[in-house]
Amino acid sequence: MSELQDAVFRALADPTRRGLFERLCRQGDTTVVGLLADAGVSQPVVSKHLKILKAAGLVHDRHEGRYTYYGARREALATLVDWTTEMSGFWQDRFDDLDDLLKRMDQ
Amino acid sequence: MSELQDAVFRALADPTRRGLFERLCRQGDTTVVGLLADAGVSQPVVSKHLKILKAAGLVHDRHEGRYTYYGARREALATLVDWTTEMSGFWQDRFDDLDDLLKRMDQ
DNA sequence: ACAACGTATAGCCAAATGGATATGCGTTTG
DNA sequence: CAAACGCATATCCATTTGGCTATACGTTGT
Repeated sequence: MSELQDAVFRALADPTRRGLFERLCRQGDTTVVGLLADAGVSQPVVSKHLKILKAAGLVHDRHEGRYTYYGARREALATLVDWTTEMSGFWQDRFDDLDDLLKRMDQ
Repeated sequence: MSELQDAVFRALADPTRRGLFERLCRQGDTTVVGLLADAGVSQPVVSKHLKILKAAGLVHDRHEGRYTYYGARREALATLVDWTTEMSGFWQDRFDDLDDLLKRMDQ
């Protein structure tokens, strides 16, 4: 019952938060206003969710003047990967092709 | 915003539920009373959690006389795997993160 | 300097959540 | 067949959660 693990699972349980994280994964660093567009909730709510995601280590923020850029910390997904791996040996198979692709790109 | 995906994430967000699922993964099919031991909550609560896990497709149940055996449906974890893959899959600009993930999965 | 902007925090509230106990209902056992 | 057992459902309660509006605070532009 790792503290971090719990924070990650809990953070990703909310659809709004998952949506924010997904957008940060797709489009890279974005300001709060940038995220606000398709979030479907008010600005303070977006900020609150980002705070929770940050506490779980899923995003990082960087201040530039009056802007705050948020970005996804994909490494944090390792928590999910580790847990899923532990629950089943199912993970590796699914990623074999991805692994191959990476090796090819490495050359 | 898949309905199933949401159910899975939501179901795994609770530590008690994750604990139940973990035990079912480790020790195979178990009765409610069997799970009750280390659950730390009352029997009705265990039943309620199992119901939620079942609705998310994470467990199945089988009736034998007055016993109900619950078991983990590991295939349901594919939802997690797929989502994580998709999120790590936007690697064009963040190659290192994905590489990190793959290395972790290799262990 | 002041207005507008970007973001975070503070309250507030309704709804959802996770827990408990009481109970119903089928199944086994004595 | 009555008591005990295994499990599910019903009800209730406290806490958490996710949303809102109002507001504070720093930054930028005029």
